[in-house]
Amino acid sequence: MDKEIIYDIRQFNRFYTKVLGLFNNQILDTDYSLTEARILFEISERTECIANNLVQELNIDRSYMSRILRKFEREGLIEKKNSPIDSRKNLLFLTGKGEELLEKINSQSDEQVIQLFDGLTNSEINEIRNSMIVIKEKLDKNKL
Amino acid sequence: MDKEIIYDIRQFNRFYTKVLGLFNNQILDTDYSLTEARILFEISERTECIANNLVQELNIDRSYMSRILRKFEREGLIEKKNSPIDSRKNLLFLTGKGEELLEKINSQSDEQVIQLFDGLTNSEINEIRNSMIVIKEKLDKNKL
DNA sequence: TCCTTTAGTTGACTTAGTCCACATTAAATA
DNA sequence: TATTTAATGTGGACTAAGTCAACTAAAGGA
Repeated sequence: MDKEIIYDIRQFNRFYTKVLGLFNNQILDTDYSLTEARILFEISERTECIANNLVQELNIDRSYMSRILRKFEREGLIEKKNSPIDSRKNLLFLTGKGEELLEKINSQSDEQVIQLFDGLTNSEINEIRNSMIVIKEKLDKNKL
Repeated sequence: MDKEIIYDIRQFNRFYTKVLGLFNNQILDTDYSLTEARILFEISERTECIANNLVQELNIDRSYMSRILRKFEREGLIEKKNSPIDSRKNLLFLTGKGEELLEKINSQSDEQVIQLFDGLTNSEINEIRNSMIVIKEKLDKNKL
């Protein structure tokens, strides 16, 4: 692989670290961290979600995940239902309160994206979008 | 801005969080964190680098930066030279040892990139690279 | 059956990052 | 020029985030 290509890719990685950092630090005015928001999101997207799925997808330590989920449960954001098929597993569900919170987070996240792209023309926005799709598809297919 | 576009962008953000997460967690077999590696990198890239530049570029708390730099100094990775023009500022320089470490980190980082792209054709790699350049240029111009 | 793997929990701990008050020096302005 | 105001960096005390190891309990084989 060519030195220059690697250089450009690493440059992009540094750049995009900053982009994501802005999103993450710009406090979503809730009391939840980005990781926590992401967990709520995944629980809502998945059917039959269990803790171990999240551990793998989000690269989070099992014990840490366990504590976050327990906190969510105490706060009434999720419910754990013991799986009838495999009693080691707990199926995770958002409660009404959890869904409400997620919706709030989602609309704030949408707003962050809008702000980042504010000022660009529609055709520029579309170029970026298409570029993102290319990157994701090719890398996804390859590894992740 | 169209709902679908926002959706795709946020999907990419989640995806790329994972990509970067893989890089960051995959321990560069040194005793330094990604943030620390990034600081060494920036000191090496910049001429007349001062702590406050890094604080702004990397979004790190001033006191935290101060401590990291002090640690680097103790470990002989950097040197601070008081600015003759503005004595509040310390100019930062890598020592030979610091440069050596950075080189090691750089070659390991290059290797990570190679592994991620391993299996893709040259034309696919180039498509990704060009997509990255598009994203960076457009967003850079716009905001960052 | 016994051994291995998977799922999850708990306690103790380390690392990372934040907040605030402070000292110096420089720059701005009355 | 005297007096604010802003920039740069430091240190103490703290909280949040993440890790490690030991454990229980259930499932899935050979």
